[in-house]
Amino acid sequence: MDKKQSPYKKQKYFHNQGPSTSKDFNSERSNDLYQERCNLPIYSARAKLITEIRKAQNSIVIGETGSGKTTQIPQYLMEAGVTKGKVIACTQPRRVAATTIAARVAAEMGVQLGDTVGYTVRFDDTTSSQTKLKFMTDGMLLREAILNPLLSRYGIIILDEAHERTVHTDVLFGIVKAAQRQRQVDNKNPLKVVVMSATMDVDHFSNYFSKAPVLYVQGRQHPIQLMYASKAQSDYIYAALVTIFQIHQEYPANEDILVFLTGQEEIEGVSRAVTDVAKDLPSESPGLIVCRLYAALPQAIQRKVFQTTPVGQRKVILATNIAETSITIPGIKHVIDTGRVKAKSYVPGSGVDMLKVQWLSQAQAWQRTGRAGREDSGTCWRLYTEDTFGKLPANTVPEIQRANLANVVLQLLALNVKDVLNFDFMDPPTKESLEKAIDQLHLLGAVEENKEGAQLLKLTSLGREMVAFPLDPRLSKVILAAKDFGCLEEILSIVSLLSVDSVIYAHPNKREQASQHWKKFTSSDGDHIMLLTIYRSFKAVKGNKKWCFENFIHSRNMKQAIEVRKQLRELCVKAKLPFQSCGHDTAAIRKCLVQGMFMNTAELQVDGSYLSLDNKQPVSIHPSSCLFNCKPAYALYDELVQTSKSYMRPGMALRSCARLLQTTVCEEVKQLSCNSTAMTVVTEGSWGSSCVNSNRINEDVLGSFCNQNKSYHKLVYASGILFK
DNA sequence: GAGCACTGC
Repeated sequence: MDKKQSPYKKQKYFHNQGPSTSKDFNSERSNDLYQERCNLPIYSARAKLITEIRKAQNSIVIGETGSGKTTQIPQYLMEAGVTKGKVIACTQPRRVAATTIAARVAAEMGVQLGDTVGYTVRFDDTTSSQTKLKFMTDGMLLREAILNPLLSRYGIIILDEAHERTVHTDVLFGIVKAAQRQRQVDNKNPLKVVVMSATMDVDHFSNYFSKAPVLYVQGRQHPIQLMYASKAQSDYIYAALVTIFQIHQEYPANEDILVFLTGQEEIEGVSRAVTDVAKDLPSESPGLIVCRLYAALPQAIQRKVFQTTPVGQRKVILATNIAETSITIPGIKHVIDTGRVKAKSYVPGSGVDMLKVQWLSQAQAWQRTGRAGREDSGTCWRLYTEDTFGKLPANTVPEIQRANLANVVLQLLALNVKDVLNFDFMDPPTKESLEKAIDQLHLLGAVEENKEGAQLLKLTSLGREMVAFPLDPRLSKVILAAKDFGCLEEILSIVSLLSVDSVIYAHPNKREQASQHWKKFTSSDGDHIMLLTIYRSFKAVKGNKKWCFENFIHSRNMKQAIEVRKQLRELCVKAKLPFQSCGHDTAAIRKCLVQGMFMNTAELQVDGSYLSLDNKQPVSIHPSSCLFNCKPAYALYDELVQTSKSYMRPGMALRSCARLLQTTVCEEVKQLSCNSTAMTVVTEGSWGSSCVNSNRINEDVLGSFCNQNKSYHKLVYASGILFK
């Protein structure tokens, strides 16, 4: 491509970056480590930071990722004895960050990991009674708060990477503030809060934490050249391809390229295109090595991005936003930013999760840009105009404003927050989305009115039992219901598989072949039973990797499910639930699943389509479901995902089964002024299977509704969706 | 009739 035709405008800016922390620090001697610590730019600010944090109850620390703030500030505070022997907690949104930072800090301090310094993440806890500095995932601290809302063992809580605004961090904001206040009231030892962030939107954080002082940490600077498209690109994938080859022809071969794309299919497509075009390049041009990077990809293939490129060749990495924060690739000189991201949004009205390609935020664009200057100067190519960039939202909408909040509300109630609607959120979710969550918990029988005041809530005994499980409340309910159906072993397997990423996996061009293999697992009862069959087969071959490979079963996700199951099983032991197996009696399993998922059901219509039972919206069976070619009269699903249609995934066929209805409930139903055929059936008390068929009522669903709490509210809900 | 960004407990 001729340089004069280059569609880019140039700009230059400086990106704050600290030294690389990707070296193998375990092999370094502590002397060198000490020297390295002293060379960090943050070192000169050490005394000032300690003084300021000591003075203030809350502080905000602003500094780029890699400035050294995450590893150094916790150490400074500990060395200075700011907490007087109390534990310092430092939270991270991701497990890898918590574990690697803890290892780094332990090495710098010359202590054994798990001694003075340790980490706590799910499935892995290295802390001991000696631990004074604890790195942990934000979710773990939240779990701990449920057991002890005052977080009494901690003297300082550092909430790191706060700009990422995970649901956990956002809830913790309010929880630590409340703990701080309560400790003051009780005249207990004070709690200090340090919020660390890379954002420049400091006022928002500072105001929320009662005008907390803001401390800036200087990083090291690597210049990054910023290029904007001079005019809007109609096809960002084509634009990305052109840019890859423009760089390939104009820049030295040792400069690797990182391209941000939106998803698996796109990455596979671009990967093929780059390989094809590269074949037609002149023979003297350097070779191109294409690496793909997305979460579903087996780890062995993911690791290819870390292999050193042979001299005279160039590496092109095609990645999703996994490369924005989760995986740091050394040696990137060029970043190509398509400006797009695939993101989930939740519509509380319909309960549908939407997964769609959308524009990113400015903050996200800067995050991508920064990936070009981690070790040296670099270039970022934005495939959109400067004008477009200016119109993008400054920040990504916090996750708490686009997620289903049922679990958040359950946890808040467990934390003794009675007025959930007026909880002190930094950026409150909509009232509608909170009410939808409360409604769902009501239907599950997890919450009830609190007699202390209007709109105040409290957990029922069932709700309190549900809190113990690290699951969506619907799934916790299913586990607790299993004791009534004698199928806890089977339910644990199914729920574990439902709470990890899909365990069936195939490369897009091997799907035909894969679905042939998957046929042996399918069941006319649907995907939940299919999952159980997969679990049993996996156990029968003892998790053999070759078997997984041959059957297109994702062994990493499968292993994770096994770990989840182990954890859930331990929690069931604590809850004294009876471990029973129902063998091959799928009816017990189906009835049990309905106990928690009854609000996610759809009914077959005369024209062959499906309508959801709760708000009558059109839904379809997902093409990946083993029920795709079946037409069960009723279907139950875990979630609705909107792409070209609202799809139910995964699906389960419901059949009418033994009667669950109780006479007492019938009496209450009788009192409702619902004038319909179905109501007549109920009042006559005739629940034969012929009635069920003729009135198109499914006893699985109805029984569950009526077995819930017998409150009027619920019966109205039930009648609204079931009686026609 | 056709499809799954990324975390976390």
